[in-house]
Amino acid sequence: MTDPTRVLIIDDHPLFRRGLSQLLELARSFALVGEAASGQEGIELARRLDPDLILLDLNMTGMSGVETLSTLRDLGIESRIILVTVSNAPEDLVAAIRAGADGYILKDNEPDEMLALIDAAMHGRTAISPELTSLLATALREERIVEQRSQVALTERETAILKYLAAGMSNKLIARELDIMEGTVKVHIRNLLKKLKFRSRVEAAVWAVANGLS
Amino acid sequence: MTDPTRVLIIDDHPLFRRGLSQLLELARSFALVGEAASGQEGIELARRLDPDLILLDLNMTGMSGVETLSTLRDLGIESRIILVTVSNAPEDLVAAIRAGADGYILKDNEPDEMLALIDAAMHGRTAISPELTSLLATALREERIVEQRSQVALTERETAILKYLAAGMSNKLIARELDIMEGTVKVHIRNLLKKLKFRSRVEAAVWAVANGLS
DNA sequence: ACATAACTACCCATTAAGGGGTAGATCGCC
DNA sequence: GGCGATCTACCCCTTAATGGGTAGTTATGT
Repeated sequence: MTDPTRVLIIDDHPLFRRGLSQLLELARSFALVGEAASGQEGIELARRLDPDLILLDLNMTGMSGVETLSTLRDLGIESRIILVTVSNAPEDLVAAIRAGADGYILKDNEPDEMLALIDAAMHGRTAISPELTSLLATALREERIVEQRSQVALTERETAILKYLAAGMSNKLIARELDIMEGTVKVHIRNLLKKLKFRSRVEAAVWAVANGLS
Repeated sequence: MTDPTRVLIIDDHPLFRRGLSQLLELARSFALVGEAASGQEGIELARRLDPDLILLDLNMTGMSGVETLSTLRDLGIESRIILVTVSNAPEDLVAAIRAGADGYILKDNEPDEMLALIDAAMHGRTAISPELTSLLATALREERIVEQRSQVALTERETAILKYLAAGMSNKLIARELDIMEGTVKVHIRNLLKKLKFRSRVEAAVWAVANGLS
């Protein structure tokens, strides 16, 4: 048998730490090496212990779970990190995944299921409670709605000007480039902002760059 | 008991159509109203029959599954559409979800599981084979913009403000976000523009986005 | 104790950008 | 011919952004 997985638990609820550690004991292949009651303390311990797995509570007073996670990753901690939470809010999940979580488990999952998910995370997969899968899909789909901006019919001139905008050029420069009056450029900018529902050239430029219209 | 779910199957493999239809027969709550062996034929039938559910093969010769799906959605077909496939390639999955799929099921799933997923899709959830969940997470994570500290020495505040700039925000909004005066934001902007040798916030924002500074 | 850097806040000024309008020229289409 | 879309150009005005200055506070290191 291989060495047990060295686990650190970060949660400000003593009772839940207790529950988790008992669950891990049951599974026998885990060794609890540390417990922390706050993000700061958890970060300290993580640096000192370099555990294989960190179980991290999302909803903590003071430093939140996602903040703690970000800090851990910034510090170069490469442990598998699983967020344990009662929240099924999409934004929490997406934020956690983006911040580098390896898993996202609901506290009310069955113990069996939790162990299975933890196991999945330890084997390199991203472990997410099945109830949350559709949330991920929704998050992806919402980005698709943003893409509908690219479906809006810009005229040839507007598209050209958006490209110059995405290069960071001022109205004056664009006018010189296209050999038209600056006022005319303003008209086109005004129209394209309205069509794409942007409130400023900066928003439009940022969007264009991020969507490869450079 | 409610009316059976009216199903259309689009797949160019006769054998698999057969298998699917038998599976649905078993479940009793489905009525197969049409079968198509190609994307074109499927679109025809979908328009005529307006089924409740469309099971669509991803890997078809000629018109692909995703193409067919896009066309169906463009035509205003509002049936639940589940892609059935052998592919576990992330890009296929992401493309399908983006194109408006309500589900994505692997052909080698157990019949029980397939029925459960189809049922989930019919109840408004996005049904995705559990094996694919981590792919979705990965897709999301790759879009996570990693902060790349540039070699130029920006202060902490300037870096923070550059991020907001890269989000297209105005001085006023940034000030509100950071809870400082708009004039102070202007100072920081002025300083960072000078340090990075930009002539406008748009140039800075465009550069920041292109260089992955969220 | 002193110097420095960073953050804050305000003063001044000019230019850039955004939002509304009218209007002429050109082109394709019913 | 008339209609609508597009591109052009100008009018108006308000707001946003930029570039310069001084200056107080805090923290950090010499």
